[in-house]
Amino acid sequence: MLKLSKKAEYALMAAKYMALKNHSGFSTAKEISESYQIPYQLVAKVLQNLVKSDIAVSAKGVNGGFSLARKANSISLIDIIRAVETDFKIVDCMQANSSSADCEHFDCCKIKDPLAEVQRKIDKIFTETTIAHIL
Amino acid sequence: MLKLSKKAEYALMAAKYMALKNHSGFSTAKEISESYQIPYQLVAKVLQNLVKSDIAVSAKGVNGGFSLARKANSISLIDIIRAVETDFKIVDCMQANSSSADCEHFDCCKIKDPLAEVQRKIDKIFTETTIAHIL
DNA sequence: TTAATGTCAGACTAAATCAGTCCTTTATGT
DNA sequence: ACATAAAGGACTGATTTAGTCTGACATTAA
Repeated sequence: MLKLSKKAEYALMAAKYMALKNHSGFSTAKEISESYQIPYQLVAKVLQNLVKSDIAVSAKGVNGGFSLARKANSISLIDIIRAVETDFKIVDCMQANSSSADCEHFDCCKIKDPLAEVQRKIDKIFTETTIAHIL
Repeated sequence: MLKLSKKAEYALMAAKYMALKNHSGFSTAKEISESYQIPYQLVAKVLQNLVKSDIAVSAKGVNGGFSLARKANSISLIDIIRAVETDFKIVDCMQANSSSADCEHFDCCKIKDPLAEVQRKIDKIFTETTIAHIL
């Protein structure tokens, strides 16, 4: 279906929220969850993913929260999506951890190479679009 | 995960198969299934979808089978994908049958418009790539 | 006219994935 | 000490996907 997961969607929204209040300290997961009507636990998890990927930084305790680690225009959509989704490939045999030999259709289908080109173009779109574009 | 379904993958493979033997009559579902090691019933269903969308034509009975309805270079990947998948949108609120009002985040998220631009670019890629490109 | 071939189509099942919740732990400022 | 907030693992229910089963119906060759 070629659809982004809710996690990716929420991650983009959270990133947008943080970008908008970038200079006024931390945003808490609760704050984002309430502002955008996203389930708290889910946005919290997504924010943790962003931290792990060095897209956001976090601070625990009172007055803690999350904040973007970089400027909005240096964070691409693909950074965000890769932080929360396990893979980002239109067909399985293009996964990083699968060699050509893994694909049971390898000899016959030969659909891989042309689709790799399509994949490359899609990646390009998500790489060139940054958080700044969605503000 | 932004992945194409198996149905879409099989549809592309089937279309490729038919394109390759375009001038030598019909290809049966069985023939394609065996050549490409795809479950027979599944490829049969996919071929039916292609017929419904006027991408392929079928003939019943002995010596029957399937054949592309048009030239390979006039069939785009998006034609094929739309024939077998129910939707082709990266986020739900961009579905054809959902108005802005349907999206519960409408007032706050405002992520829709920039993503619509991304969607448009993706559609363009799949529209411009034809079966002829994957031969 | 009948047997073989092949499409058409819907109902169904099993497995995988996704969205969301719950609960406990760890860290921090007051 | 206590309130606050992130970190993170385990779990559940719903949805989607892949694939199967079954039974029609249509066409053609013999």
